[in-house]
Amino acid sequence: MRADARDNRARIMAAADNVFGRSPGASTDDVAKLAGVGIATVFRHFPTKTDLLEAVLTLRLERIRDRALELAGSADPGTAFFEFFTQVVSESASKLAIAEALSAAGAAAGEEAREAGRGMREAFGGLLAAAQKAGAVRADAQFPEVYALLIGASRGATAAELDPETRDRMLALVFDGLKTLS
Amino acid sequence: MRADARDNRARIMAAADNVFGRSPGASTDDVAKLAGVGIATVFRHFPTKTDLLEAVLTLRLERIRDRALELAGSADPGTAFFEFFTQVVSESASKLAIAEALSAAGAAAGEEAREAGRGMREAFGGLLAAAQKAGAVRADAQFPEVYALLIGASRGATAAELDPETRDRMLALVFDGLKTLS
Amino acid sequence: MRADARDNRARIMAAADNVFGRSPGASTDDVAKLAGVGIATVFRHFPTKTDLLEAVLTLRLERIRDRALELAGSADPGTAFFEFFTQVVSESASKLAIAEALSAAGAAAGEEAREAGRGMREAFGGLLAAAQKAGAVRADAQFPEVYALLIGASRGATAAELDPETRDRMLALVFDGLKTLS
Amino acid sequence: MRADARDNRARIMAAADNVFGRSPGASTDDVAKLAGVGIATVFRHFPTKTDLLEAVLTLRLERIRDRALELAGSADPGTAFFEFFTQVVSESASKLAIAEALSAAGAAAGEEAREAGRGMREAFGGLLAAAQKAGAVRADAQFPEVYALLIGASRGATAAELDPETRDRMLALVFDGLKTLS
DNA sequence: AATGAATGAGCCTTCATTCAT
DNA sequence: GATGAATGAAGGCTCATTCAT
Repeated sequence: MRADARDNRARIMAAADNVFGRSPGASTDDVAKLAGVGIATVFRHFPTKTDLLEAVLTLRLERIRDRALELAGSADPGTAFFEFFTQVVSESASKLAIAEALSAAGAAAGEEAREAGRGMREAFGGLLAAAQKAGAVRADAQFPEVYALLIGASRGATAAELDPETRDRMLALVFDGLKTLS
Repeated sequence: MRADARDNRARIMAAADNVFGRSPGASTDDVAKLAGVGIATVFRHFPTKTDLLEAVLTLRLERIRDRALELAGSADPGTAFFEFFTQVVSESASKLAIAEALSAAGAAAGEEAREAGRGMREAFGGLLAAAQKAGAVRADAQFPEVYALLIGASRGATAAELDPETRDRMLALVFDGLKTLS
Repeated sequence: MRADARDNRARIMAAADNVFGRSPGASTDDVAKLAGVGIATVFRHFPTKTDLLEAVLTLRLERIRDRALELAGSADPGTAFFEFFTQVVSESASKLAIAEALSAAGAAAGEEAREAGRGMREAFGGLLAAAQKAGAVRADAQFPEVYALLIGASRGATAAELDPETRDRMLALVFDGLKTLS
Repeated sequence: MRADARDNRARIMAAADNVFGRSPGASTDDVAKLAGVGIATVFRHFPTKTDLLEAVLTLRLERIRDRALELAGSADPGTAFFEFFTQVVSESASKLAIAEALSAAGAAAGEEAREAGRGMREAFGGLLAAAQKAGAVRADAQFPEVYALLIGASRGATAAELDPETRDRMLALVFDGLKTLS
C-alpha cells in the first residue's frame, strides 16, 4: 500500500504541476482527473489546496536548485552562471509556473516552500560568487539585484511570450550589464 | 444625473484599480463596496466583469503612454528614456497591477485595451528611437527586447518586493547593458 | 401634457402586447425600449409589472369580446358562432399570448382583468345561446364545457404550432362534436 | 454510494416534477429544498437547469407512453383509445406540467426528450390506428389533428381548472366529434 | 487507503422597483 | 411628467472541502 500511495502522490504532483502551469486558476478536480485519481485522494495527500500548491512550488524550486548545484562543480564558473541564467529564463518562457515559483520563493507561506526557496537562492548565490571570483561577472553586483534580474527576466519572457531570438537578445543585453567591464 | 453617473463611474474605476491591483482575483462585490455603490451600479457601467477589467487596464496603459508622451518632448532624449524606464519600474514595484497591465498590453482581449497597448508601445518606441539617435542607447538594441526588459524589470521589481535601493541597483545593471558601449 | 401621457400609455401597452406575446418572461426594460420611453415612465403608468401585465391581458380580452359582440348581430347565429371560434383559435396559433389570455381570463388576479374576462365570456355565451336556439349547436352542450373547448383548441393550436390545414381539420372534428346531431 | 446517489437522483426528480408542475418558473433551490438535498447535489446530477427540466419532461413522456403501450394490447381498441385519452386529460387537469410536457414533446430541445416524445406519439398513433381499424374512430381523422386535440383538451382542462363533471362533458363533445358517424 | 457523492459559501449577472434631476 | 441612474434581492452555477462506503 505504501508503494501505491507514494505512486499516487507523485502522479498527483505531476498533474498539478502540469495543470497549474497552464492555468493557475484551475480547480482541484482538474488535477484529480488528470492524475487519474478521485478527488478525495488528492485531499488525503494534500489536506488543502494551498498545501498542494506549495508542494508543487517546492518541487519546482528544488529542481531549479538542483540545476544550480549541478553547474556549481563546473570548471568555468562564468559559463556556468550564464548558462544557468539562460536555462531558467528559457524554461520560464514555456512554463508560466516557473516564473511564478521564482517570485513566490521569497514570500511563500509554507515552511517547506520557504526552505526550498532559501536553498535555491543559496545555490544561485554560489554560482554568482564563483563567477565573480573568476572575473566573469562584475564584482560590484550584489546578490539581491542579480536575483531580482533573474526573476524579472523570467517573468518578462513569460509575460511577453517572447520568441527565442528576442529572448536571447534580451538576455544578451542583461548579460552585458552583468559582465565585468573591460 | 450625468454628473453623478460620471462621478460614480470614476469612483468605480478607481476602486477597481485599487482592488484588482492588490488581488487580481477579487470579486466585483469588493469593488462595489470600496466604491461605495451597489453592485448593480457596477454592472450598469460595466456590463461584464471583463469589461471592468479591461477599462482599468486601458486606463493604466493610457497613463503610462501619457507619461511617455510628456517625456518625448524633452531636450535630452537619453535622460528621458531612462527616466521613463525608471518611473515605470518604480511604480510597478508598489502597484502590482501596472506590471500586469504591461504584460497584458500585448495579448489583451478587448479592442480598446489592445489599442491602448499599441499606443503605449508606440510612445515607448519613440522614446527609445530618440535615445538611440542621440547616442544614449546602443544602436543595436531593437524594440522587442528592450520592451521585454521593461516588462521584466517591472514584474521582477513587483514580484520580489524590492526595497528602493536594490531596485535602483538592478536598474543600474540593466541600464549598463543598454547604454552605448564606449 | 394629458395628450402626451395618454399617447405614451398607449405606446407602452402596444409594446408590452408585442413583447410579452413573443416571450412571456421578457423584462420591463425591453418593453420600455420598444415603446421608446424611459423605464421610469413605464412604472409611472403601471406601478407594478403585474399591473402592466394585467392591462395587456384586459386589452386582449376586450378585443376578443368586441369580436364576439360584432358577430352577435349576425343574421346567421350558427355561422357567427363557428366563425368566432375559428378566428380566436387561428389567432392564438400565431399569437402565443392570446391563448394565455384566454386561460388567464378565469383566474386573473386584478379586478379589471377579471371584469374583462367576465365580459368576454358573456359575449361568447351570447353567441353560443343564439347558435343553439337556431339549432346549429346541439342543445345539450352547456357553456362551461364549450368554453373549455375554446380554450383547449386555442392552446392546443398554439402549443403544437399547427400548420393551418391541420388546425382546420382539428376544428372540423371539434365542430362535428358540437353540431346538432341530425 | 451508488444506491444513495440513485436514491437522491430519484428524490430530486420527484421534487422537480412536483415543483415545476406547480410553478414552471420555480428556482432550482426550491427543488433542492423539497428534495432535502443541498443545491450543489442537484447540479451534480443535472449540470444545468435545462437538463433537469428535460429529465422531468422525459420521465413524464415515458410514463404516458407506457400507459399507451399497456392499453395497446386491449381486446377492445375503441375503448382503449378513449380510455387513454380520458386518462391523459384527467391527469393533466391536476398536473399542469403534463400538459406542458405534451406540447413540448414536439419542440423539445434535448435529444433524449425529443426521442421520448417520438415514442409517446408513436404509441398514441398505434392506439388511434387500432381504434380506426375497429371502426370506433372515424377513418378520415388523421393523426396530427387528433394529437392536437389531445394536447388541446389537456391544456384546456388544466388552464380552465375544470371540475370533473365539466371535464367529462367536454370530453364527451370531443369524442362525439371523433366517433364514427353512424 | 481510495473513491465518488454531498455540501454551503461565494461569484457573476439580471430585474423589478425607487430616487433625483 | 419624463428620464436615466441606483439598488438589493434573487438565480444559476462552481469549487474547496467533508462524509460514508
